Amino acid sequence: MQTLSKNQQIIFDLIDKSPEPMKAYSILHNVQKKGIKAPLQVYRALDKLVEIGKIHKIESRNAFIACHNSSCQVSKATAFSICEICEKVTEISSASLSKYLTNFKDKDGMKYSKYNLEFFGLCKKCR
Amino acid sequence: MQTLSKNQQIIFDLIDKSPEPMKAYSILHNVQKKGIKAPLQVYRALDKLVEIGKIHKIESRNAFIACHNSSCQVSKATAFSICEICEKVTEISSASLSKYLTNFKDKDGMKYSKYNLEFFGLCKKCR
DNA sequence: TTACATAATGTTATATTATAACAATTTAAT
DNA sequence: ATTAAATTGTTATAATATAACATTATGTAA
Repeated sequence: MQTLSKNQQIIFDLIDKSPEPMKAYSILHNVQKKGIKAPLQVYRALDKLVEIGKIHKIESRNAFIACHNSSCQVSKATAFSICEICEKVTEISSASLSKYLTNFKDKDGMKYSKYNLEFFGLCKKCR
Repeated sequence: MQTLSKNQQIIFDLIDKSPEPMKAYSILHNVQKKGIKAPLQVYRALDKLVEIGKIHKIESRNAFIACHNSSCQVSKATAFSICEICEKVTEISSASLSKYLTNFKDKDGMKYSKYNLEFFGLCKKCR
């Protein structure tokens, strides 16, 4: 459990409190009062937080959410469900899914060091 | 099998011939001699081609490849392997994988209408 | 074949997302 | 204390993507 730097902590706290994925420039607007003024300061903190697994990037949305999967110290095996109406995103933690994908080998026998899976559909509320 | 419009055909042909995923502005540069001058013309064609399943977007790379999976008329179930060194991308067509993911239900019993999976690792050459 | 709706095009401007380059400061480990 | 590594601050700019509006082409049904 590594300690975060000032900017990293500010930005992680914001993302962690957010009920939905946050975009970089929305993060920027929200932390300007705390002295973080430039996009690069945000992106650097985001890069680091992703690297150490505290947050994940939702690639199809260019947005970031806090990791709520205690077992994933590093973002090497991620799966999300995304509601196409309300854009709610939930991290999926399914042992059988992660086992299946971690062990998946393609035709050439290639094994992978990392994966990211995004499911799309309608959440309970929106159905 | 629907016929493509002029711009769609030009852009599809380019992507289809490319051995690697192409980015939108690289596509733009390559079709300017054919009269496609503006980013929006490219993005509109890309949107349509994705919609009808002729190409796929590699979300983690903001790039596009032609679909080489004859069974996927529409891009509702996609899986790719991505080499982290040479950036080669291959579409995975595994019946067992697609069956597993298509039938996957999360804890709430939510079933999904679509998914996209990206595996990362090293390809044969780069290993 | 005319009318009508739908899809595609062309164009300019602008919004959004992300990184380059350089200097200074802080932190952590010897 | 010294030094390397990480982090910060700052300005500028690159890369990715969409808004808004006018026009033209295509398909379909009376």
